[in-house]
Amino acid sequence: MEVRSYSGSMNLKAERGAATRDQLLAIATRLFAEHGYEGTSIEAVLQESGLSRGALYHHYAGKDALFEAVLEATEAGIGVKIVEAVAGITDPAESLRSGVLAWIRLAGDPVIQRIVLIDAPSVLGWEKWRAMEERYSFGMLKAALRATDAIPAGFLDLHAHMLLAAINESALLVARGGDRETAEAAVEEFLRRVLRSH
Amino acid sequence: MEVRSYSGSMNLKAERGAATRDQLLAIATRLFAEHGYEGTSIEAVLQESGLSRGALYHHYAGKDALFEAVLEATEAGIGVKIVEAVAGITDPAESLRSGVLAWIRLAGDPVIQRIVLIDAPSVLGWEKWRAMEERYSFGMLKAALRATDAIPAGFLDLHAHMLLAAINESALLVARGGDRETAEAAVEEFLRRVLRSH
DNA sequence: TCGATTACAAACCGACTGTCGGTATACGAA
DNA sequence: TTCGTATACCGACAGTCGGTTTGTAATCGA
Repeated sequence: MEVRSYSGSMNLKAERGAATRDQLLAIATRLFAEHGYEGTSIEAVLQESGLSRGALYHHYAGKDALFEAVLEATEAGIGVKIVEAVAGITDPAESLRSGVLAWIRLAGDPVIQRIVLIDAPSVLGWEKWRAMEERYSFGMLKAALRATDAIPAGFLDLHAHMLLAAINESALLVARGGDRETAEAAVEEFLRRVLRSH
Repeated sequence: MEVRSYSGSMNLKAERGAATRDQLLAIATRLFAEHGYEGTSIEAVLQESGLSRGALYHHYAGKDALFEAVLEATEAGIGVKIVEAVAGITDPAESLRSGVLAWIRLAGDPVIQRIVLIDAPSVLGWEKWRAMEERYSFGMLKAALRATDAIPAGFLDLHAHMLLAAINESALLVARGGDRETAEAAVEEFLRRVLRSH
């Protein structure tokens, strides 16, 4: 999980608060990933953290807000890693390909599978879920797709959505014991077909 | 919801039981669709049905089993309607196109959106969810896709998965206020790109 | 006719989420 | 330095929920 360095720039109180939030976030991330949203009790998070209910509810409005914070942090982490993966690649199609493959590999992480791909839509509700995807994976994919110039402007948004859904599905399949090499080859082929301009 | 005709072929006890199950199923379907799985309490289902907890737990092992039954019935209904939509179409590509468009229109139903597309994966767990999709939408799509002969055998399974995910995403977008005509055109274009062979 | 099975009822239990009054301590202005 | 305030945290408590168990009436099959 995230490591912040507050010391110096912040005062003691804010520092302690932020540290507590980070601790709760780290524990909640692990538990949500292991047992899902429903299967994780606030009780369990409290027990592992050694904090009181009051402390948790002081920092997060409720179980769903805690999940949302976990999701946000996870998505942000993914974004950073994908940006790293495509850094320095200038060709748009190649950049898209690399980013997609990087994402599939990242999705091997059970934390990402469970939290981002499975629980998020039902816990956040579709609207919030859409908004968050817009800020992260979807936004990136759409930009990359636009750069390739392979999709007519009128279809760009919808094609980006469909492509992301397709890729996420592949990521899940790989994550659940599917053969990674075959899946990656299939995704590349799929991408090629969608991008090919006639 | 389903209308069965037990009378005559069944005895009184079985008939009453089946009627009770149907009633619970109908109420649960509506509540799950309106408030989601988490937002629907067994209490609420009991209150609307006028039955006791004992009755419900006699027929369904638990809340998740109730949801699974609701999902099963919903999927079966969808299957029937899609088969109807493609009945009589001989050209594989055209059959696929019609089935896909039919599915997108069906997904305008909030019941299908919430239960099938949003809650199902997290409630059933990924494995069970996969197995059920195999029996319904995914199975149909895969067969239709194979018939078009546009996808190499080695990629058929994965491409069917990706395509279904893409279509489901479109269905959700349409359902949540997206423009239906644009979306349908985009899906057709997407399909064309994926199916195009060379 | 009569034991077995089925359908349903209702009290009950443990677990869980969220609230609330309260305490301690760092902060910032006077 | 002092002191009111905001922040961090505590722990008891209420209400809800999912699920269990015990009991009862009615039907079924032999």
